Amino acid sequence: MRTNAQIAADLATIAQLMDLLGEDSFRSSANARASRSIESLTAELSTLAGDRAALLKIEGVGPKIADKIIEACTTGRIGELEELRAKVPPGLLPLLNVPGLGPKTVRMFWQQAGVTDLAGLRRIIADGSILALPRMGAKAVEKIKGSLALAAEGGGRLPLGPAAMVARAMVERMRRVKGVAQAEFAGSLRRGRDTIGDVDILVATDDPEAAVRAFTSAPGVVAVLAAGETRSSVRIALGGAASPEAPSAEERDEPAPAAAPHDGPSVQVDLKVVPAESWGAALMYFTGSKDHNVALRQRALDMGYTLNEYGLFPLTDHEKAGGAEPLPPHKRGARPVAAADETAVYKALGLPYIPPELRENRGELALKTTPRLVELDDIKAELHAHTTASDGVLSIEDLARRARQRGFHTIAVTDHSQSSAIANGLKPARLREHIKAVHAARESVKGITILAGSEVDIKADGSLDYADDLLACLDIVVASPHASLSQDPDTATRRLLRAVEHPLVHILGHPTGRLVLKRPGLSPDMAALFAAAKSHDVALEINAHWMRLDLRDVHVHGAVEAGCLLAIDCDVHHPDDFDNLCFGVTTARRGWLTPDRCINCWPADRLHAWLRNKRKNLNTDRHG
DNA sequence: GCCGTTTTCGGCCCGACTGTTTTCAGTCG
Repeated sequence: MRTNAQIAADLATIAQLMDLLGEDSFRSSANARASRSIESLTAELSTLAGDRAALLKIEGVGPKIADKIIEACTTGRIGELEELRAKVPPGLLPLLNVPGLGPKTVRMFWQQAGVTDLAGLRRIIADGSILALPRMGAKAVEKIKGSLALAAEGGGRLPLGPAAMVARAMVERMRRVKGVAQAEFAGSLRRGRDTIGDVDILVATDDPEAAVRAFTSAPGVVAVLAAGETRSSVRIALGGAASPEAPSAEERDEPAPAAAPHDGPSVQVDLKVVPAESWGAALMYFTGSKDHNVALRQRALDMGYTLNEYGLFPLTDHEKAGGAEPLPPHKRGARPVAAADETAVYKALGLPYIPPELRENRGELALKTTPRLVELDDIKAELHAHTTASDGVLSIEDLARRARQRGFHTIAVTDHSQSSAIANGLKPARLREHIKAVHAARESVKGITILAGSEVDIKADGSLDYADDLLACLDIVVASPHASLSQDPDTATRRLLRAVEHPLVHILGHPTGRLVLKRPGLSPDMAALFAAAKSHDVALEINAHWMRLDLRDVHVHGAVEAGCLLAIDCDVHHPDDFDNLCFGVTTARRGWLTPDRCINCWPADRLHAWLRNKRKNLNTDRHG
């Protein structure tokens, strides 16, 4: 059996190999598009493989690709992929990940210089023979050398949290530049993806030069990659990154820091400068995603318009007849139908405002009204938090006060259970004492409900880490997997189902145990898990820490479609962890979660009644 | 290789920037 992620990767590789072989680019991009479509699919392909009609309903999947999916699910391999692999040196594919190198250039290196891997590329750079190749001048080679150094230090994608830090600092900085009317971050960061390739900053100004100058001289900039009138790119060091208060090189009257020595990790930040009247169209354009934008532009064409980052423009009669204008509309003085704000552009396209998190071409263009998704201010309870009793840094009282400051009506104290020795998990006797301490804290901290709970380990076989009589003493039970996170899917499914079916469990905590970019975690049968969670009235957690974001967006969407309840929790260990809530909310929104299905949004009485209700059912069962 | 309120065949989104070029190809988002 192959997972969705594996099949998506297979199709993406097919597309890359086709590119390297110089095959029809439309066939290649069809494979790439199907790959992206499958990545964001909520249903498991392995369960659809017997239903060809269902596969054909997937966006971008036609007869040929459906057959490849069926082949992958039934045999575990795709013949076409293996045939393509046989034609291309395996070491060539990583060259495509070097920034600035695309399929045409890599193919040229291969065909004309015999380069078959990264070492080969380094070799022709070292001996200078690269300079004899087409379009390879001194500057181009210097750029490639820089990109190779970057690739060596692992300049890949970045988790959402650190990327957001860099972006917020840069937005603050740009807002203080003279002439700047508006500044926001856009791109995948605004859509709230769990990882970020680069940070996109959009600025509206009547003084583009000043904006670009402030941008390229910002603190933390270690390289200027491009500096045009409307677009610029830099790399910014992570860690000591762009604090808006720090003086820039320009302000310090020092030389530009382009040559500043820097070896640590960095992130690419792109600046786009537009006039204020184009703000909305530009924000839409640079928020993406690619597939959302392509669909929007196609929709515009169908309606007799053309859409670009400067606005939505009517097609000329010449264009409607299939001709092309010599200049794009904004350069020949055409008046846009809509441009200044996003809502107006969507409206002119016959659409409601689409929240950024939904702009993935996952069905949002069929919406008739803007859905009321979960918002940060809707969250009124934190149901997963640790104290000094296990591995947190706050006392019960401090935790409760911090939660009350945030405007929450409820905080759950859920320290680790005994198996989590490394996290100072509580033995049963300590938990009984801890429950008493929670009860005592209720007397000293008023104005918030403090629940006595536990984050109880789900052991490898699905059993829980405390006996039922102890769990029954708790107000709330969050059951989470912490160890044995490399189990095969079938074992993991049985394990998590057993936990969900346990009558004393309220919330399934970070269900897969994944760590963003670090650990894939469990791959259970999500459809089975959602069905069980719904029928046993267990909420599935969206762990808000940017290193977890577990459940992830597409799984949240699947859970929402299955009718499940969800919890958004910060897994608080440190007071700053409350600030991660925004990432959990954004992930929830990407899964189309509405407040009525998120237990943290419920009023206190409804939430508390729901928590008690599970205990009531238990008593009925026992006496019945 | 997919897709259809102009198309079941013939299309396939749009613009900026760079470097190596005398008018454009390649890459990126």
